[in-house]
This record gives sequence, C-alpha cells and structure tokens, in this order.
Amino acid sequence: MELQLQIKMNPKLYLRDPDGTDLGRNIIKHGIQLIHDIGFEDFTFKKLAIEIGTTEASIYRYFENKHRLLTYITTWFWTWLEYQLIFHTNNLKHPKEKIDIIIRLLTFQVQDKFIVEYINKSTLHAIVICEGDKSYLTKQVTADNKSMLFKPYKDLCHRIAEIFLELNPDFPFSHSLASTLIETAHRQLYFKEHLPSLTDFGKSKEVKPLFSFLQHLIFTALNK
Amino acid sequence: MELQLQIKMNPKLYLRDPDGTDLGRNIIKHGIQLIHDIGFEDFTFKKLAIEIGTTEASIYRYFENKHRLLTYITTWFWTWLEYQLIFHTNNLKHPKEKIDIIIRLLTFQVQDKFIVEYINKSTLHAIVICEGDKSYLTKQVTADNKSMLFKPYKDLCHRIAEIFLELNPDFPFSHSLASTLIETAHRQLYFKEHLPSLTDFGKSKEVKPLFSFLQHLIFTALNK
DNA sequence: TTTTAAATGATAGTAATACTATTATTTTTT
DNA sequence: AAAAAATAATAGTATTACTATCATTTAAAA
Repeated sequence: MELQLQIKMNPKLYLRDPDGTDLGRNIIKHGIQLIHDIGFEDFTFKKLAIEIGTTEASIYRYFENKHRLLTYITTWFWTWLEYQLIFHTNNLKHPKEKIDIIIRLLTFQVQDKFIVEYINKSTLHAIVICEGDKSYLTKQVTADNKSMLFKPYKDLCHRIAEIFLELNPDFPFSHSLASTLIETAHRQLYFKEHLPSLTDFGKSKEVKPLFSFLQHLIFTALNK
Repeated sequence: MELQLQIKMNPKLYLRDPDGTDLGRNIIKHGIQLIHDIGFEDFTFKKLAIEIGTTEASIYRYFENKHRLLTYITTWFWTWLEYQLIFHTNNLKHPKEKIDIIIRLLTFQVQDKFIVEYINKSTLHAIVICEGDKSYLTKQVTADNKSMLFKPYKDLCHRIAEIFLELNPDFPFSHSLASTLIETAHRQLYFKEHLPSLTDFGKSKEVKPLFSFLQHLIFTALNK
C-alpha cells in the first residue's frame, strides 16, 4: 500500500493553486523537469508553455513569475522532507539513530514512502541542490520571509535542532548546526559532482564518504 | 606604509583587462557598488553604464556578460583572501592560531593591510556572501571550471585544508571541511542578517557567537 | 438540465534585457 | 605627426517578462 500525500502550500506562493487543476499540476511537473534540464537562468514561462502545450499567459495565472515557482517547488521539497523525517524517525528511541536518518534523507539514501504522481522527487532534489539557494538569495528575502514563504525550511531546521538537543541538551548552536547540516549536505553533493577538488570524495557515485563526513561533523560537534 | 596590491586575474574572465584602464576600473568599482545596492538579478550593464557615465556597448567590450563580471569580482575576492591568509599566518607556529585567523578572516574580523583604491572590500565581501554562490551554481559550471575560473577558490580551499592537516595529519576530509568552513561562515552570516531563526545568533551586530560556533565546529571535527 | 461561473486558449502588445554592429571622435602610444 | 587603440554615439535585433482583451471550453451550482 502506498501512502497518498497532499501538501498544503502557503497561498502566497501562487496566484491560483496549481494543485487544484490539470494545468496547474502540469506546470509543476514540467516546470521541475525543465528547470532541471536547462537551469533556472535559462528557464522561461514561454519555454515551459511550449513544453506543456499551453500559453505563457495561462502560466502567469498560476505564478507571478518564475522565482515564485522556484520557491514553490523548493518549499514543497522542504515540507516533504519534514514528513519523511517524521515518518522515518517515528518510534526510534535514540537520537543517534534519528540523526542517522536525517543524514540519509539529505543524501538520497532513503527509499520514499509517499507518492505524488506529478512530482518527480529525485529530479526535484537535484533542483534543490543546484538552484534551491536562489529562492532566498535575493533582495526580496525579507519580504518573502514576512509572507512566511520559508516557514517549511525553518520548521525542518527547528525539528532537526530539537533532535540535536535530545543528544546534547546543552549544545548552544542547535539551529546553526541544523542549517549547516542541510546546506553542507547539498553543497558537498554539488561540489562532488561539479567541483570535486573542493571535496575529498572523488567523482564516483558513492555517497558513503560524504555520509561519513557529515556524521563525523555532527557527532563530534554534539559530543560533550 | 600601506602595501599596494595588484592581483593578476585569469584572462578568460574578461574580454579586455579592466585593471588596465580608467573605464575598466570604474566598471569594477561601480559594478561592485551597484550589484550590492540592487542585487545581481536586477543589475544590468545598462544601469551600470548610466551610473558610470558611459555606454552599454563600452562595458560589453570588457565583459561578455554580467555573470562574467560577477565571477571576476568574486574570484578577485578569493585571491585577495588567500593573500590575507598568507600574510596573517606568516610566522605563526601553531596550526590552532592559523585556523583562528582563517575564521576571523571569513567573519570580517581582520583589519585589511592591502590597499586597492578602486575596490571597496567590505562591499565586495557583502556581495560574496549574497551573490557569490551564483557564480558557480549555473549550467556552465563545468565549462567555467575547465577555463580555471574557480582556481582561486580551490587554491584557498586547498591552503586551508593543508593547515587542517597540520593539526591532524590523519584527518580524511580536509578539503570538504575547508569548503564547508568557507560556505558555512558566509551562509550563517547571511542567515543571521536575513533569516535569523536558522541560526542561534539573534540579529545583533555581534559576530562572536558565530565565531565560537565555527571554532567549535572545526576544532571538534579535527580533534583526534 | 440549464445557467452561470471559472478556467483556458488565442492573440496582441509593451517595456526592458541582453546583446551586436557601425561609424565618428578622442586618447594614447610610437 | 602619424598610427593605433579606446571610447562615445547611435542604431538595431531577438528574447524576456510581463499585462490586457476577448472568445471558447470545461466544470460547478441551481
């Protein structure tokens, strides 16, 4: 039995809810694919419209601009990751095991239990790695933050921080360590693939050395 | 006595060397200011031309496009940072002291000894924090890397990694830890300013807690 | 089942962006 | 003083990033 998942997104992310119509879901589905294929800079609503077989104007009824679409899909990813985290750490007793799961989740090592037919999660994960930071590295970050657009990312970060505190209640940098873990996992994956001399992992498909690095980083930092 | 500094840049970064003419230096100087003021997305050569009092076409003779200009200035920053690192760690015996300097350099705590009259280094540092990652988070990363555009970043990373190995010669993740340190220092500074709940530092100007966090992260990771 | 409303398609249009090209003028070097 | 290099002035193009209008299709409510 597969678990059907529907994530309710912050309405400020869109003009019309893409999850409610065929066209909307197509925008998300093909949007993810196209951003992945040609990169966010070259991605336009025009190209996406042609891909889907609709018009530019129709896409603009769903999203104010391509940056909002990027924020929508990355935010969806963070929400989904938090679900995964809750699901997979449920019933685990020791925080060490939970942290293990977190690192596995961040490095593609966990089999997905949830199904969303129009979202390809591994393509989405690849986008989050390459383009995700661009959703908050803008001049509108403060306005977007006030609209709560980054809440899912913060929630995930906070949940991870709490697990860190289970292991070491006196640790004074739980949130910074959590955001560092998320960012580092993704950035090292990116470097491994594109700028390998900034890492110690070579270019092999193997994620184990990265996994060990992150484990080492987190557990030594949390050790009393 | 102030040290005059001239950094020789990779010619693939530009079409005409901006360091050789008044207009070129103005492009760098006002380019840094304008990118800082309006953000890289809204920055255009048109706007920069108006700012300088020249024409768009003249700027295009120096840089192929605005992305190249961004890579030029961030690369300049990494080269300058490596100079600073060499200068300030010179004659230091213990790697612990050197690592201290590295962290101070990454968090704006070191007084600059070099002078470059047309580059405002604290504005540049702010750009590197907000926009720097965009120079390699593109579809052209592999081509740019082949042209050695990221060599200064890699050199800095390698130098830091070597210092880590002085402290712990058996540490297997020296490069990843170095790139993580650089990225984390900047990302946490960004979060502190714009998304403070992803950190434990509040929004005060104080960089000390960040400094402690980074010290803790690095020294526990390197500890045998 | 009609009617009404909502969503989409088709088309057009605008201002700005990201360039390239040409020629005249100024500045620098020889 | 002549030659070469750099810059300014101007123009032009394709694409991007939208907004607007109206006709048509599809879905929801009466």
